Order: sequence, then C-alpha cells, then structure tokens
Amino acid sequence: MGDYTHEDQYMKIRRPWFRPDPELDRGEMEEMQREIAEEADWSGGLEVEEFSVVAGVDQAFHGDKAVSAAVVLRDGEVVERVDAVTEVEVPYVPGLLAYREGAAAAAALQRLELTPDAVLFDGSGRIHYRQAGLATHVGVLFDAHAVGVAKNLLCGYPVDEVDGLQEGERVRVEADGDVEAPAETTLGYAFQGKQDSSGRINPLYVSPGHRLDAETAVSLVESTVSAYKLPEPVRLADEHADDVKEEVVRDS
DNA sequence: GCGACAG
DNA sequence: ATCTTGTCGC
Repeated sequence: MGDYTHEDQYMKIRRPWFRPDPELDRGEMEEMQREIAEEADWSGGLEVEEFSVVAGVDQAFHGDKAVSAAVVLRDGEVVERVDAVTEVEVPYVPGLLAYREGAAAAAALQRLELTPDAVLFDGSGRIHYRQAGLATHVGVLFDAHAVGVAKNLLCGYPVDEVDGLQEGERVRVEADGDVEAPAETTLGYAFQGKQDSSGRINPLYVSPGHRLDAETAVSLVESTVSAYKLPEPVRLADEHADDVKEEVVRDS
C-alpha cells in the first residue's frame, strides 16, 4: 500500500470549487463568499489545548509578485518554514482580500509537509461583510481549522470601549448593518496582546475562520503570543515573507 | 452626496 | 501591503 497516511493528512485543497478565481467579476466573488460562509463552521468543538501544532501565514509583495510564507510551531518551537512566489492578479479591494492573497497563501500551505492543527491568517475571518474573510475562505478551501488575526477592524463594532484595554483583555465584536448576519451576532473579539514597544493601545481583531468558535479563536491566539503584539506564528511568517521578498528584489 | 474600508 | 530618517520612550 505505501504511505497513504501522509497523502491523507497533509494540507490539501478539499473544496477546489472555492479556489479564489481572479477572473470572476465583483458580484461573482461576493456570491462565492456567501456560499463559503454557509460552509463555514463556527461552532467550536475543540479545546485550545488540542491545538499543539499551529501555523501562521503571511504575504509580502513586490511589483506583481506575491511572496507567501508559512511557519509552523509546535509548543513554541519552529518545526517547519516554507514559502511560495506567485503572480498577483487582483488589486486590493476591502472585502475581497482573499481574491488577492488567498491563492498565494494556499500555494505556501500546500508546500507544508507537516499538517498543522490550526492556521492563523493575517486578516479577518468572520469579521467580514459576508462573514467570509481571508481566514474563512482559505480555511473552508482546505477544510482546516482557521483563525483570522487582523490589526484593524474591517466591519462590525466592539460592544465596549477598546482604548485602554489591558494585556489579555478582550471585547466582543458584534455584527451591525454592514454585515450580512443577524444583528448582535458575535463575529469575533478585539484582543489586547502585548503592547508595542511604544505602548500603543490598539488591539488585534481576532475572528474564527473555520472549524472553531470565536472564544476558542481568541484563546488560541492568546496561547501563541510571546513577546510581541502579534501571535508568534503570524509574526514569524511575516518575517520570513519579508526575507524571501528581499531575495526576489535582488534578482529583479 | 457622505462615510467607511483586513492587507 | 509598500515607500522610509530620525526619533520619542522604556
């Protein structure tokens, strides 16, 4: 038979029909996002302790090239680091980020030999106009546990003041009229990780992407925060993407 | 027309 | 995201 176990478990696209297609027009992209949101699972089920192998993905750009990097950590230790250079085909449009960066992120994830228990993305998950941000889109594409970690709030609103949050504190983010979801639906949380070296006060906006609930998503992010504001997997992926981008800049 | 907008 | 020096603060 051979090693079918590996073939069975590595990061693989399970729903190819949701591959971010740059040829679609805006209306078609938005419609696909609604379909993705219907497939998404935000019902929890696993405890934070069950996610021991966590990956972070992030992109860097140079001209029409996108550099995506994925870094996998196991109990705080880096166990794998990969990257992929692809062509950027779509401009940045708020609400359609997955069509610009999703394919690049997927390319990097497909190069992983390890199978992470969860993937952290640099962007929103459920905190999105159609509840299908980058983390939701790619999470559903791979049917993987996915979390969105954004530095800014795309939509929805924090139910309490977020200025002056202390480290570790979180404030629920609810849907408002800009979101295609019942009012008061919990989309995610504003979470205060470590402050910047300059004592900044802006929190991270964490939202579930796929296969976990908002509470588990924040707890998972909290468990991977080290000495910086960003959770370690994302911070290291960002760092690696920048390194690879420099190489791309060299031979150009 | 005005305002808002992940990376 | 990206382009960038000096500089405020612990």
